[in-house]
Amino acid sequence: MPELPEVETTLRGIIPHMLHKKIKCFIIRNPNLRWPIPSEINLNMSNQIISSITRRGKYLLFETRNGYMILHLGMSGRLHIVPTATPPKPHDHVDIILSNDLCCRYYDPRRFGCMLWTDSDPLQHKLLKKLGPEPLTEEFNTVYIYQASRERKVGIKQFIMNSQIVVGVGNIYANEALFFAGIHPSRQAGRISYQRYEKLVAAIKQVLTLAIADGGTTLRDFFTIDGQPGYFKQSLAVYGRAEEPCVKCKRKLIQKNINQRTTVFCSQCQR
DNA sequence: ATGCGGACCTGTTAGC
DNA sequence: TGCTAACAGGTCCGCA
Repeated sequence: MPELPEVETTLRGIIPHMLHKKIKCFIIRNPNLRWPIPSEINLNMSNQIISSITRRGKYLLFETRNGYMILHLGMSGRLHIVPTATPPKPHDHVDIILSNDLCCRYYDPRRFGCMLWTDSDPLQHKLLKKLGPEPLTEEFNTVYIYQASRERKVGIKQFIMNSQIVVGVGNIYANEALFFAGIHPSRQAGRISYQRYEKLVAAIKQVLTLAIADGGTTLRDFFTIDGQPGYFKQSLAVYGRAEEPCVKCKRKLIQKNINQRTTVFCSQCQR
């Protein structure tokens, strides 16, 4: 499942096929995603041109004259562009049929994703309204996160994975960024100095930028829009490397479940 | 307001 | 080899 780089890679992959194209209709084989897919999507977006496709955090926003579809890939969601006649496979829950004989096919075995409809500004939608800044903008900077972290007792890993603080930092890249910043994942967010947040902000931006450039991480089942795997996995320093030597100090990396998420770190390099 | 744990699902992998 | 349990990239929600 996609973290921000995978969602960004998906966005870039679908734009050439979908932007300014007309939607014929939706074929919904299974509406039971995280929330039921509302019938308004089909009613309002069929026969409409997609006038923009953008990303906010891990949400993809499809604009038509009548309103917006809000799409989240959850843990296991993927979009593929295929010829309309392609027979669906299991877990191919939705087809967005385009007028160019292609369709955008939504596949999601775990069905943690969602597909929603709004007729007004999607950024004001309940799910998007409280999102923090985009990590790759100037808005996400040391002053901001340092101030936001004061008095906060949660561990830093949970803190940077909180989308109200900053969007797009999922489990893999949280592990990676903390390693490069030399910060222990359990350290209380409110007890980290400004100087160390400088390093962390730079690490988050760098890790995400490199991952996007490499087309996202391939773990079990992420593929880019054309079915090609991403190439970032080979660059991971800690995630998936438990018991292997730290790339800096050669000590064995430690894996621990923190806040119900797999956490890998170096007890020597991260304090 | 903050923090925590449970919930939503199925496929893959690890362990016996 | 086969069965079962643990685990997986997310994040919302209700409760303390």
